[in-house]
Amino acid sequence: MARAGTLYRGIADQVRNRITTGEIPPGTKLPTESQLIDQYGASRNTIRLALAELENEGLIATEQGRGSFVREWSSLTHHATRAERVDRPASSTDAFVAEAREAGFEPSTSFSMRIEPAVSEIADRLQVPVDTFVVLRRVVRYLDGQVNSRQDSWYPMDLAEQAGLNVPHDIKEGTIRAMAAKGFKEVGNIDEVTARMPSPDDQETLDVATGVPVIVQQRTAWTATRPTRVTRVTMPADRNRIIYELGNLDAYEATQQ
Amino acid sequence: MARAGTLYRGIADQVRNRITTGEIPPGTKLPTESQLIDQYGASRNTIRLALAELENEGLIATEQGRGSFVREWSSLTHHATRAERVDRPASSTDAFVAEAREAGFEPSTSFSMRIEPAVSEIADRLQVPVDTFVVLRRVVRYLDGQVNSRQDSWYPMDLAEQAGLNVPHDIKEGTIRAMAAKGFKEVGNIDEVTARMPSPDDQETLDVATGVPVIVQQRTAWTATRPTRVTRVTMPADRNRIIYELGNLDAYEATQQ
DNA sequence: GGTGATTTGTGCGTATGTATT
DNA sequence: TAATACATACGCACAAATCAC
Repeated sequence: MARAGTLYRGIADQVRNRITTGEIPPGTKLPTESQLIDQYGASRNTIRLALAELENEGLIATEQGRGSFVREWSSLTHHATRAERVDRPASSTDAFVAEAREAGFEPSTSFSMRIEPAVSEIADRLQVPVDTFVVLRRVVRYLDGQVNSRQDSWYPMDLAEQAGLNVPHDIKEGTIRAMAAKGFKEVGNIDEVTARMPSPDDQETLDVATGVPVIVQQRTAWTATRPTRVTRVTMPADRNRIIYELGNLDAYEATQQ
Repeated sequence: MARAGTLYRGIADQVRNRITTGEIPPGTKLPTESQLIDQYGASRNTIRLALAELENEGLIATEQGRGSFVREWSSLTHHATRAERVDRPASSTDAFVAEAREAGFEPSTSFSMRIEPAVSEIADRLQVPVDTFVVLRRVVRYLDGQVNSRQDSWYPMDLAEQAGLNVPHDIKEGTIRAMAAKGFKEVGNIDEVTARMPSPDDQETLDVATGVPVIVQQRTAWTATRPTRVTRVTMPADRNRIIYELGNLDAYEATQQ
């Protein structure tokens, strides 16, 4: 029996073992706090400390009035290198729709746009001075009615005006095509991938539970001469993952058929 | 003043604001629990609930006997698409060393190797049956003496034997070159990027604090006909990020000089 | 539809241990 | 050594959400 130095850690270790060994499978209800109090002879606070530890590890979710449950992690795959292919030149929104359908989900999106001063993280990448006004186009993506991720794209004002992106509605042919049609053809991009715990704001808009980090994929796209946009996708890690396919993968793709 | 429905959330909101606005900058000590008890007129348990929330968001770190401190997030950049270039064909370990030096750190590594039965996640990607024995080569990477990340690589047994990878020491020319020399030349790879909270095991080997997720980058490399390895890099998100450079980025690179 | 029981959430108090200053 | 500060552990009460009847 795993027993750490302190009572609540020892209890957490034992419950964690019962979960990781599969004795308590995903979706299953854990013993109630009262039952754990009896089982381990500890006070309620101590039991709750143990459960909080497991919750912060993303192993369980507790629901008021219902109990604690073993959490399931199953993810939608975002193919980061596929949207750019010539044979599938859809907008990134369409790429999301396609992948969601393939995975058996019913996707939907909601759109909003605003003009705001660029913070340094965006300004640096767009090569404009800080606080220059830029266009932010936001798409919140849903799967079967549940929030899946949030996509924020920032465009330099001049480019947005020329390509007609400074409008408060979605663009059917996709923003990338709209820009290309005006001569801003993207030829490369830099993806920065990080992870962090959700801010209270994320927790609301993305419906992220305690113990689940968010993955942040931030893409800076370039034409042959200048950056065109920064697109940041923020996605809860319990239901999303990113895939990059690099080089020659003919052999791999043959196995996927 | 941000005030949520409950006392401890309201306190957490106010302290969070003081941090995000820069009033309490990174590295600074927060007020002590006693001081917060006085300031907010709440019990110690309530104050600790508020601090625990901030700790789980990765905003602060508490140290017994010292106090709570605003956490800093500064990261080493892993260039995922650079190691594969012909002009820099170093091993992935060397890529780490190079990037660490560029960032002004003193890198070091420790190596271990073992032979173990493949779990399904590895077996599937190496296209061998589950529980087939495979070679695991582990490199723990340090920056200035502190753990930075852990790299685990699994190789099919036949390939490991031919390329001489089933030895308990590092390989100077790099495992990728050693395989290429025996005819297993990698031509492509699939990178799967996910994030999760560290397991107790991770917390020990990677020295990850509460509230900091780990980024997991898992690369399956292929020759023209078969997979050669699965390489999984597990890195704390507070000191690492990944960058993918895709397509033509001449214009971007010109700005980097 | 409603009522009581169950279960987790919030908040208070106290005491003692352990690490740092 | 003493004081300070966070960690662990106990107790209690009531609120809020859910569930079973």
